[in-house]
Amino acid sequence: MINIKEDKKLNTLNHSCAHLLAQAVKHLYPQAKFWVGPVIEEGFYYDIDLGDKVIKDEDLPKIEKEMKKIAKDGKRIVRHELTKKEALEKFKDDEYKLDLISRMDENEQVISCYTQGDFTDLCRGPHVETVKLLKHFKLLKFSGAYWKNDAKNKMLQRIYGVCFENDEDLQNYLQELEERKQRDHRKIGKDQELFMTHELVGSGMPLWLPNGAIIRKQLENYIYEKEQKLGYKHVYTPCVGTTNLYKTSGHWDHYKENMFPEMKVDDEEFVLRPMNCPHHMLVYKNKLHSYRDLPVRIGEFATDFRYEASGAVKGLERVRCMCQNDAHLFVTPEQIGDEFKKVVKLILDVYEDFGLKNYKFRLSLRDPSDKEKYFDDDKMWNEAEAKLREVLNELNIDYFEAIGEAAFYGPKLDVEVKPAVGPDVTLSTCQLDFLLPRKFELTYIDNNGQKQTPVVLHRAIFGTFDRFTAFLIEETKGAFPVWLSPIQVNIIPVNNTYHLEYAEEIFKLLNDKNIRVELDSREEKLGYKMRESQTRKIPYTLILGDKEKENQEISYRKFGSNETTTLKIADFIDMILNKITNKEN
RNA sequence: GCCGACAUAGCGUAACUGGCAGCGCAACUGACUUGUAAUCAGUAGGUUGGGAGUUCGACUCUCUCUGUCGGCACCA
Repeated sequence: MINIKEDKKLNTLNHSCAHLLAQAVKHLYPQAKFWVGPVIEEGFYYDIDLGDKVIKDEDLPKIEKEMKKIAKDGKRIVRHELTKKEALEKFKDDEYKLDLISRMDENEQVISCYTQGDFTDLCRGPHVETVKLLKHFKLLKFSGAYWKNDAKNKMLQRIYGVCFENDEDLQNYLQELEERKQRDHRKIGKDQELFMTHELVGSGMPLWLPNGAIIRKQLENYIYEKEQKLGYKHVYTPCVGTTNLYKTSGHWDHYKENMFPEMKVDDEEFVLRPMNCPHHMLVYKNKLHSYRDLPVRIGEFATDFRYEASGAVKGLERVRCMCQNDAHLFVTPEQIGDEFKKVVKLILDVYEDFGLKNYKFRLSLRDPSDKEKYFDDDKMWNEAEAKLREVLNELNIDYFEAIGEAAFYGPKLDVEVKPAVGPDVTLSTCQLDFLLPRKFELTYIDNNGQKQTPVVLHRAIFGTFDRFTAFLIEETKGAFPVWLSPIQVNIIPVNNTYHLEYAEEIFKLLNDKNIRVELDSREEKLGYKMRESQTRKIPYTLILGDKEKENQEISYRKFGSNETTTLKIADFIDMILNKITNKEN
């Protein structure tokens, strides 16, 4: 999908279209005051204060119509430069523009505004020459948006739109938006019976159906095996903890409002756990550790509950009940680098297996001025952050830094993956933590017989199975690689009377090899069953008739292909088992 | 949580300004016995998301709750 913000020509065009939108809105709603109207990847928007008026569905066509009318008049777009004093005077009745102008520095930037007909807006430009060029646009959606992105501020009306040079480009773009909906994991999840929700269970509480459960189980087995080889020990711990557990960890102060409220049982207070660190700290503490034991690696596929804002809940992507592919690595300070490297290598290894190529590493650092979120220990933070940089440099990994994105207990490395469509998603994370081991008074005995405090790495490769599955569904459009596919092989006998017995034989052979196979013995036409097999995106569809039966062969059609291949049954089994092992398509 | 919209059979949808809830797919029954993307005919399936209200009469109007969608804010 084209990035409009990055395309110089389209950027200017869309920016001018935002002004056209503002002008039209001003015509229809004279009370309108304008905040900002930037170009974004998908087009443009304008944030507008309409007083008591809120935009409704029926308003967009009216505004569009007015925009067309203005564009047809074909006024030129004229630039004026002015001093800060002049600007403050010109916009003296507009608190939004005054806010913008007052923060401008004349010495650093030229203050300019653009006029088209009866409308003038403060803007640094550039713009197209005349509104006449703004022909092929569409207003896409609208919503409320907080002024200056702050929920404490007034909510303005935001209108989104997009503009192109010709109608064909616009139609193609709208078509692409339509196709995006087709790969939405919520739609595919419903079509393929991967997961469901029910209002009686609650918002953000997905139920994994048999097909989805198979995919998840494969992911679990896959990562479990990887972690086993790296010396991780998996545990099972409860989904609840006492509030005291989270008071000890410090989470209570930081995230209380994002947790499900406490339950009183007898004289104790419990909460559904929002993360597993405290439980794992206690697992570590269960016995005395020698420096020789470290690193201790405790893993768990752990279900957590977070009270996500109702407006944030989305399919499997943003849920209130999730399962983390979690682990805590307890190391000596000297081991941080090596252990961190192993995690990064594991991430790269897994991404390779899933064919992920478009991702970037983000080093999430604290904001030193935010004393409320981050505990106050400059030395510790500086050391931790320096350590992560060092490791990344040693591994020769490209990364960018993000201030204020660290966890309250330490800096972290996040991996942002660029999906086929839509904004980047954070999948993997590895976090360095000097704080929780102290809070839980964790120790190990060093080679001098002295008690020392270990350092903890928190890490999740898949992040949560929920979000990762949502991501996979959208990447594959529901056509999963064989090893993940809920049904791997679908058998269609040409004729139930003559071929069913042979089909059952083949079914048994495959089933015995743990291949997920179905036999479609319904009294339907071959074409009908083939169509369904294809729409279900089953990787291999076998057709068994006279020819196959005679030669002890199978004929298969691969999903997405029109070709039929005929093979000896043993060769087919070898091939598919190979693909499953090698995670090939 | 905030702004706006939406909720009709398992799924996808229709029903004008308030006046008999319809269609397609799927399901079920029967016929057809079939070689690679939909065989034909029939049957059944609905407190129109829950609750309250207005009205002679509510899928339709009002209020409220729940859920969903598009954004905003949030995301340990």
